[in-house]
Amino acid sequence: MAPALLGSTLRHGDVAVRLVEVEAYEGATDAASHAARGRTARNEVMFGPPGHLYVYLAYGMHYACNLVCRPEGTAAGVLLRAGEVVEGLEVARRRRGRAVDRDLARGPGRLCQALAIGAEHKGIYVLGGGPVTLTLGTPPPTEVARGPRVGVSVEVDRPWRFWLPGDPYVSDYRRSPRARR
DNA sequence: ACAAGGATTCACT
DNA sequence: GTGAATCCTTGTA
Repeated sequence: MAPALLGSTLRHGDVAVRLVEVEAYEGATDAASHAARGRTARNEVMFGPPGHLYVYLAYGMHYACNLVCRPEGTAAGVLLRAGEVVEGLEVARRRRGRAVDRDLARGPGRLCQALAIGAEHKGIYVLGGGPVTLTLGTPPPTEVARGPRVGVSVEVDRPWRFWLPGDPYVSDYRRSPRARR
């Protein structure tokens, strides 16, 4: 699901973002996942039915969102890491302060800020009928790059970050500070 | 009850 | 490249 999501559009009101970078997270078999140690109050959305948004607060300041992609009972999510604002440029600029256009949604926290996605969107269904909607890209991407996930301190060799190669809206890769030596 | 640390971003050097 | 901001979740006692 993760590479297939590249090129899709996430919309909230006037602002729409074309996704160019995502990461996959599993459940019990993936130590880097919030769901690695079983169901908790925070990660319960990941165990729910697919098509819902798992939103969480990172580092006490930034929101990030995942699309739940597995059947109910099996935890999994695809973290939406970066994209290009393709509609609602003026609104997105206002929300993102002094950022240049390229950085409006370049990074998971920035993407949520540009789209005004926050705690109130935790668990909402995004495949139709709601305020936030995901439209799958057609056709699916023909070329997809993959590599290690950003910011995780375990499972550093699992190549579950996917992006559109060469796309300027892909975020900078940064190795986990904890994985650094 | 407490301590640790994070699926990040930004300003500054 | 470095460091700070900031608060919630989780493991452990």
